Amino acid sequence: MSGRAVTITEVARHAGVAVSTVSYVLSGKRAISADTRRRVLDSVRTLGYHPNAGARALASRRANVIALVLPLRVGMHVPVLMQFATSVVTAARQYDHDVLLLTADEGPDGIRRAAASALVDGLVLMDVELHDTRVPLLRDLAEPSVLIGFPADTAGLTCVDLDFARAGALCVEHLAQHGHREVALLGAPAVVYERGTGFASRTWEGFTEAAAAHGLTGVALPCEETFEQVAAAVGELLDARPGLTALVVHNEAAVNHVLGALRQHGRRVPQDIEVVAICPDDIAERSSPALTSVLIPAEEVGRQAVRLLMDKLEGRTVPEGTLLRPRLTVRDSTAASGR
Amino acid sequence: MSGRAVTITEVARHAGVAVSTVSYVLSGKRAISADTRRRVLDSVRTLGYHPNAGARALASRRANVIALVLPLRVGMHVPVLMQFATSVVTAARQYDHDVLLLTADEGPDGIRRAAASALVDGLVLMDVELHDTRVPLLRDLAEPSVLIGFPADTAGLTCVDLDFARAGALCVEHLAQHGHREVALLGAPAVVYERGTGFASRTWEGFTEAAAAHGLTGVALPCEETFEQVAAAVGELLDARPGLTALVVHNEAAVNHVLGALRQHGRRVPQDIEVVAICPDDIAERSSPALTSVLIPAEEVGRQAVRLLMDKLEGRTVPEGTLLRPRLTVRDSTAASGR
DNA sequence: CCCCATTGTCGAAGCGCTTCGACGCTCTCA
DNA sequence: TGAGAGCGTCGAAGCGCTTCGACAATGGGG
Repeated sequence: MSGRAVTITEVARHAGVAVSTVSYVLSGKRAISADTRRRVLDSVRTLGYHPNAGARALASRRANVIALVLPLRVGMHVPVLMQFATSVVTAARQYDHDVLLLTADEGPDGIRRAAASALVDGLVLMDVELHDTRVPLLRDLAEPSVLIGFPADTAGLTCVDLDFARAGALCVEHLAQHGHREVALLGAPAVVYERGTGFASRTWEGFTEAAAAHGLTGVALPCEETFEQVAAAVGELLDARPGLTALVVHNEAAVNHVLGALRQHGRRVPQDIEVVAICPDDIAERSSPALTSVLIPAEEVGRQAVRLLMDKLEGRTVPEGTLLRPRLTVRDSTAASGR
Repeated sequence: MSGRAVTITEVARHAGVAVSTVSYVLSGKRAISADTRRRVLDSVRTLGYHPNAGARALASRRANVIALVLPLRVGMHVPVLMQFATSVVTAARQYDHDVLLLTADEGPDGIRRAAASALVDGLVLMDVELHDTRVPLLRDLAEPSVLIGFPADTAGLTCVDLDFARAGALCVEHLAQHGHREVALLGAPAVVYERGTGFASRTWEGFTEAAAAHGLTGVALPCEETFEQVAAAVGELLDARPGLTALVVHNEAAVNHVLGALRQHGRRVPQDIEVVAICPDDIAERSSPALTSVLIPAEEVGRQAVRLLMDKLEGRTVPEGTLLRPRLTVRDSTAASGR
């Protein structure tokens, strides 16, 4: 039971210097002689001093905390969100910031409250919709923010994301190289498209355009997430398009159901049909066969988001949009090179 | 762009009262006449006042923030963690607290830092191991804490969790009622047991003891999470135990692979073999067939953890261990009533 | 050799809030 | 009718930190 906490005053007394000197040693905002610095740091260590966060925030007008706003909605793949979240926390710590977790139940009010009370210095928002209700709020907030994902109108905002259009195209190109002439995209559940979730639509568009550009027949379909529905959809698709030889799956929750359904319909992967997924690596590796995939670089997205936010906090100007280049990893599900 | 934030002084001036009066209206810690209260609240509303969190924390020695410590380790099922996390946030908000997210990369130092700097008033820890390195730290921290999960020695701690032993037993009892004589448990990956994760072991024990108590032959096995490994394990199990007619699966990531493997081995569920899972409802419902399951009541666990923490913050004494009763939901995978 | 710039340190003034003690009222009851 | 008990409000003293201006002490250039 550590009694009352050690204050900067006690450190100053112990080191035989003024309180302000201790503060300057710790912040490095003024030159301090090597000797004094050493004495102060020794005292800090022996007393086990930790600056009081509230006092620091009050005096410096900086909380050293950023908010991570993650609404949890239907159709989002949770593990990916979690990867974003942890990478945001890790990156924030590297800038000596902590992360406050805000969820959807409070709605925009929660954001406003956290910002207005100076609880946080800035915000990172995840799972952004094309027409997100939080966006107008962000625009008239004094605190800077960064969005993971792109809304329809990015004017005045800062957004980061994987270049999903490119990702969709990349899958098509890979399949085109393998000689396929007819390909299909199994995407997110219909509700996700209806809601206007940017990354789903952009993948769809990237897929469609690339298919056209490479002279392939490409069909894109939403894809639900129960085994039954997936199996039915896959069955219909195989019946309707006998020439179909390759599949792009952009739905983490359904990807294993798709493989199960193909198995059930007697199609071997990759011999009868090749499959490319857009999903985290662990899912791709854990599937059977292991899936050629474009991964969501969650760790990098989170890191970039924090970096951009820190830049804004320092008053630097940052680009409105930052798109990360997708990379495709070839695994067993498209192992047959050429056909 | 809201300029500088509104302070309590401005509210006081606007309402024509003293600063302390505004404070008392807002905290309710002293009686205030109905008239004054109304005037103050009006001013608060028209000026859009939000108390400065840092100043409040400094003066009241209460940050109104709790830490949520979630190490992310191999073998943990992420969506469940996320459910815990959101329910903790929601519950905390109901007590007017916010949630600071702490992850593993800083290790115990992160916990110590957040506590010592008065960033947080208390802690909720998730994913607790039997011999968790964070536990000794918690014992000599001035700040109260609550663990989600039980370490080996709970003395001086406060722990909440689903009663996993009971959950394991419940599955066995359900299967016993259905007339099964030989049952198996497919559990977590081996590494989880080796690490000494309490809930996995306790389910295992509950399963084993209940099987013995009901005179069933019960075998328990770890279960990896790639389709290949699961399929192999299931195959061996079916070969080794021809009399096996029921399965308990306690592994969210593997549960669909298990169903896939049974399908592959020509076993129909529930006609040839019945399956009970311990997993979130959404997974159980999304499987084919829908699985009879004992769900992890993540929402309730999170809520209880916060409630206990708030009780401790108020100085109330709370029980060392709180075990939540599991409930079994019957679905299609054990629909055949009796055999 | 003197002046001025630089370096290192200090003291004090807040930052915006909570909380304590004080004080003037208005009632109540003897 | 006067003492005592609330009730409602105020002023002021911090909470622990950052930061600004001041000021010795030192050193370099004219």
